[in-house]
Amino acid sequence: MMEAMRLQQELVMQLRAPVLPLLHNVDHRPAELAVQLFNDVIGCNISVISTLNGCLIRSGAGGSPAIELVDDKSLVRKNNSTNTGQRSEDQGKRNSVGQKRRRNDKRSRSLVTHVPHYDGHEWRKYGQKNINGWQHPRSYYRCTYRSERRCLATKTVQQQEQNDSTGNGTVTEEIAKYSVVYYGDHTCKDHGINTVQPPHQLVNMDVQGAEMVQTTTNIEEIEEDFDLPALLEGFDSSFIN
DNA sequence: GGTATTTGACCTAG
DNA sequence: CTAGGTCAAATACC
Ligand SMILES: [Zn+2]
Repeated sequence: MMEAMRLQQELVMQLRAPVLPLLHNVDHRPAELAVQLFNDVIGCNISVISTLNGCLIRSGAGGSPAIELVDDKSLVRKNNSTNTGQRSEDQGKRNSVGQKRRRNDKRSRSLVTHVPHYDGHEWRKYGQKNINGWQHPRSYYRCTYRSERRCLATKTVQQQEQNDSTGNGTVTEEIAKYSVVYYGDHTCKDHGINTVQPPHQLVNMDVQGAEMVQTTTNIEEIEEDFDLPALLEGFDSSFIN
């Protein structure tokens, strides 16, 4: 059930990957609509997964994510199929009683995905650096609501090196995988305390009154409760390699 | 007017 | 010193 949803999600993503660039090279309205529909399908799917996941957690049958939440020490992936040259950096913790060194608290969760942006949160890029032995730069994002909601969540995205199967040096763009590392937790989304609602009407896709919602909502509006990263992590990692 | 990204400067742990 | 993380001015996009 849950796995079926995740599988569906992955399939939609995989379908989207090759189609999206084609759509962008066309200026037809239908193309834009198709892009929007992709987002809507993904968003709807995420919403269902969120709700479902909520019920599971509630019933104590916690859906075991296929990815480990990784602390700063060692980065252990449950299935370490691909040797993704992951790095987890931990910083000096000079945090004793009198010494309140509040430098970055590096608690990280990492994953590898080919859609590093659909994680259910809004991010603002604030930097990019080339990393010593890596061919692709690392991008630094922080939560959009850092200032107004005191949300200190952060993430980095870096494309993984992988050789194209066609022998071409460069990966064919939309197939590329990205290593995403999350730092900190989101304190935005203020309704966070008693989030879990009974499943009634949680998925507010207006199925009943849906006749006229053409451009519809987009993904950020649909998704609300639960950490999308966790959800996507689980389903993504089940597909790695 | 507003907000996002780009990008070299700047900072700091090691 | 260097490497990597962050800032911020310039720029881009509405
Ligand atoms: Zn946040």
